[in-house]
Amino acid sequence: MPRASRDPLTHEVVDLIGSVVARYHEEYDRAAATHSLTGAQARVLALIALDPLPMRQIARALRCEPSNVTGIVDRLEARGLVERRPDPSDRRVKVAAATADGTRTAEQLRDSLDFAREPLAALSRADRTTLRDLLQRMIGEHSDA
Amino acid sequence: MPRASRDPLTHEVVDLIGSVVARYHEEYDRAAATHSLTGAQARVLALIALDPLPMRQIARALRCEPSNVTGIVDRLEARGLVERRPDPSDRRVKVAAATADGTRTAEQLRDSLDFAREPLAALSRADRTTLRDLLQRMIGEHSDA
DNA sequence: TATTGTTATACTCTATAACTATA
DNA sequence: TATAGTTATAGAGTATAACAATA
Repeated sequence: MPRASRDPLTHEVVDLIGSVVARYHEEYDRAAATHSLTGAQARVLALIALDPLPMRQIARALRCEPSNVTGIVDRLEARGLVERRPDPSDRRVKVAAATADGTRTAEQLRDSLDFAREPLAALSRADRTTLRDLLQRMIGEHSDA
Repeated sequence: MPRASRDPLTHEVVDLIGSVVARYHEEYDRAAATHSLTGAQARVLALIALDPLPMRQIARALRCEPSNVTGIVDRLEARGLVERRPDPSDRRVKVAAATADGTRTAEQLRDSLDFAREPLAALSRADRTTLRDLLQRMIGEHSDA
């Protein structure tokens, strides 16, 4: 049976997705650097700015070991963007939450993500709808993250 | 003027692209790990397996500092996947080339990239053509990389 | 002088394993 | 015992600056 990756059309699409991935990261890291944040720090800040999360769950969302989150949150906390709060219902748990300053930074971060604007601006509303539907079907029901 | 990122449809598409990026990396890193390679090592190996490249140009392709490439190629060379060759026309230049073993590993790596098959298999040929065209227009003429 | 590649240094991210305090 | 978070450790990627060899 022929491999999809051997199909020229699929190969083109995979290459394009590779370009999208590269572009996504460039823009994300550049936006993060604007605030003197690393990519990982920006991701954690953006995540808990939505709502506070226990360290463990941050690790799950980032798909990394919990021990790594300690350092990332340490550095965010040292800059006053994040704070650790005790969980009254389980004193083992520490909930990481964005401070007012962190929330503001997260908002600026999101706004400065040109990726949302510039590349997609080349597409009409109908095109974006088509793209959304195709990507949805491609990604499938990953209700995971 | 309204920001595209505030548009719900664009927001959806950006979120989906985020999922694609995450998925792409998961699969890429997993495929690399199968051969005990890191993501960066796999990228360099895949790059120079196409054709040998001076250290400087590898750095340009990876958009990182040339000093980093030294270490990555060191580790690939230590495993016999890559070798440094002198450039007769300019004795400052060292050209990194995949060995026979490295070329084979690069091929296996490409074949084991399920990303090409599984998610795109959900799309018909017509869908993939549409997706290709949309992504092409979105990425634009980045003849750079 | 400018360029190529390397070295030295420091920081961050990453996984693993051992530790603590709770449960 | 099991779990949440941390610490300790080691390896890898990254940028910066200084260096040797060559242009």
